[in-house]
Amino acid sequence: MKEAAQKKINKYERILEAAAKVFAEKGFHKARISDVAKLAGVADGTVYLYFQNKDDLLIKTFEFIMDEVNSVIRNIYENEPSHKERIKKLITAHYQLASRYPHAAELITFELRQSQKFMKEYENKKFKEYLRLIGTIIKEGQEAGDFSKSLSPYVTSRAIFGILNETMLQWIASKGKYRIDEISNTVMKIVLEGIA
Amino acid sequence: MKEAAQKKINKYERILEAAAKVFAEKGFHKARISDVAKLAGVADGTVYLYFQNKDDLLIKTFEFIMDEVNSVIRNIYENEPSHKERIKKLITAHYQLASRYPHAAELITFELRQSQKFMKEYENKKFKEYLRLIGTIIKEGQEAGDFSKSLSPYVTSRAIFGILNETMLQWIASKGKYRIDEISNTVMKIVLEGIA
Amino acid sequence: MKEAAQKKINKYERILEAAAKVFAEKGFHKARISDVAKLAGVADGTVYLYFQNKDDLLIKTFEFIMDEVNSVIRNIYENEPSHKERIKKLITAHYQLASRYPHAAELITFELRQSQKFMKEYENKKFKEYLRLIGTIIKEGQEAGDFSKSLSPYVTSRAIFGILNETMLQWIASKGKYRIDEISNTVMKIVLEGIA
Amino acid sequence: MKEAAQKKINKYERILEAAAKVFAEKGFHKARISDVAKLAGVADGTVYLYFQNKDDLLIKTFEFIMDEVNSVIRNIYENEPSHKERIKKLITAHYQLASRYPHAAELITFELRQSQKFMKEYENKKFKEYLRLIGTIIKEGQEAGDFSKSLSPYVTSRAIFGILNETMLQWIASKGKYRIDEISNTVMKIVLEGIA
DNA sequence: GATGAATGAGCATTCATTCAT
DNA sequence: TATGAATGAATGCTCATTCAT
Repeated sequence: MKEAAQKKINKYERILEAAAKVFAEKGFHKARISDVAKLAGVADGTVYLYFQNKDDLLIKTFEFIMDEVNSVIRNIYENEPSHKERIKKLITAHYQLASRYPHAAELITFELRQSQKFMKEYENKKFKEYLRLIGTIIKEGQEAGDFSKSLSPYVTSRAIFGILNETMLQWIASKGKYRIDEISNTVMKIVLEGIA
Repeated sequence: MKEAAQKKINKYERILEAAAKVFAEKGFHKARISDVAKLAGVADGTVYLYFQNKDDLLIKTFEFIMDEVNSVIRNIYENEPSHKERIKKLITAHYQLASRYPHAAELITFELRQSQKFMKEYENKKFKEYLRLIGTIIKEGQEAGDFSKSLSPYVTSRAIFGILNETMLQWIASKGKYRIDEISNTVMKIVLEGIA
Repeated sequence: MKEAAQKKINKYERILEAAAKVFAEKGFHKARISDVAKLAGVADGTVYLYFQNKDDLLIKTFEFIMDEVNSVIRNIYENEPSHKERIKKLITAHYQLASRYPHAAELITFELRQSQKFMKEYENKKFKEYLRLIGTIIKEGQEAGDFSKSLSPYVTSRAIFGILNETMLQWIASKGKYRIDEISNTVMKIVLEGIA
Repeated sequence: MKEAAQKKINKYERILEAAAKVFAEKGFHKARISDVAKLAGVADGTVYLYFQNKDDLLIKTFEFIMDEVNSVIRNIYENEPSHKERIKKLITAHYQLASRYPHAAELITFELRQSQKFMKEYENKKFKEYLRLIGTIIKEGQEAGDFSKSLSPYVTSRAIFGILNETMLQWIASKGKYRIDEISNTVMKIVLEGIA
């Protein structure tokens, strides 16, 4: 990364990344806008040139991260024809993303729910899209006879998210006690057998 | 029980139950002590005669709920010899508890993580006990040859919690769109096949 | 005034009086709630136990003052049968009130309009009542043949307020350069001749 | 005039006129420099090339308007020898100016006082000149025996301003309920009889 | 001169907690 | 024990002003 060049441009993204980190570390409520601004290297007021308010900053941070995640999943869906391989790659991709962007992972893990609670009006489109993508993979697998037809695709996609999210959290919290491939291995077996 | 003693216990539990409800409805940060006090039918100051502060009230509310949950699980473990049946009953019990005490379920689902974040020093003993109980069931099942030996029991117990938690949330949020037995069915299949 | 006794009771009125003074001295916008609180000898938060917000505090301060003024005028109206004397006493009473409660006078003079501007929804009932009272005095004087029938009572009552308000301001701003009876004299002549 | 010079003058006056309008509509404190700039069709920063700061902009706007008013009054004074006619024309001119430049009228009516409050150091020369002009008309009328000698000219000029200002406000606020000639008529009678 | 992105000081309001009764 | 009035720390957001271009 070219620090100097970054300074001027991409203030929007710099704030987003700072927000992801601060929100992940302190939690949304304890995080102060001034913390985010300081980490992003801008003035407090500057945050409000790019985001409407603190809630909006949280939402945009989510959507920024979820866009990444969804794009990865869509990519798997479009390039991998095997239904079982799709699931395998999906799981692998999750842990890869989590280890590359731990703050983002932590943010989704920790703050996603909380935010839905106090922003009743916010319809989490990106998360719905995420579930829809996985649901499609499940459905096509069922139609092809690779996955059990007795499973509700919507419940299954939610269950898969639950497993991934919880074990990702376990890994983040453990700080090295659990190796990521031990987790990944167990999860992959459970999911693949579970939906077979 | 003497009247005076009864009264105190009642007040303690009344506050706990009020707290569970208010925290679940508003989220911990948005919930005000005065809301809890009003619902419990006591003065604001009275809450501080039974709990050190707001954090302590949240912790005690968790532990109150988790004690119930752990006691149910321990009961299953002690009275059900079949390993697979233990898992089935465990899952059933979860959804039963959730539908009987939706506030408690919502509280655990929504606030558990958040609280861990701002109470770094708080070691969530009751949750650890929960995971240990499930871990034991898994381990014994593996030793008996009923569950796959290639799974990490700790990761598996966490994965099971993730599935149950996430689908419970799905059910709570859907408010009737998903029937609990549709969810329960799919989850039971995934878990049983997944760990087999 | 018994300071000690006052301390406990009448927190509401103490805040009102502090507000009148601070608003008069600094203007509504520059006045800080903490200034009012400090002058009233209470904590910032205490202001919010008695008033909804800063706007409400301003409104209540106005109404408190206007109630006094209207009560004085109503008293004159009810006890003085002579139409000309009513006007004389009205004018005298105004300057007396102004010299006794200069902060209140200044507040009405300075802030009354401004507040109407930014609180579009606030219908200034007390000021309307004030104008109605004077309008009634004018109308009855016209019917009795003491005041010119060619004058619009509503415009006249407004004109009288304009004269009193402006000259009161002149006196407050002059800080002694103009004697109050010089002002009072001139005003009384203009008004009495003007409406005769 | 050369184009360049023209442009600058235009920009200066365009900002002044925008300021008069915005200040009148929103009040000084609620008006934002960016509102004024946008209405004037210039950048925010450009305002600061012509005016020192927001206070200065308000002052210059006042003085711009008061210069107009004073020039009209001076014209009446210089061209009309009859003392009574001077007063009549003065009153007529006021309402004419108010109906032609409602924003300016509203600005003077609403904001004049407020501004004096927070700009303690600002000596309102143009307003003093206004009062001096009317005072001169009164004094000469008194010397000629047309107006009562027992009136203080300074108080009287202030009283006249008070009447005009307040009734102008009444008219502006009523938005058509009162016709301007009903107001003008009543005011003219009160003033002429009042000072006779 | 002209721009407008960036700055950062300033303040109303909330609510956990205390303590006199 | 119980009360609830009083406290005061803590922070999101606005907008006048600056200055690099």
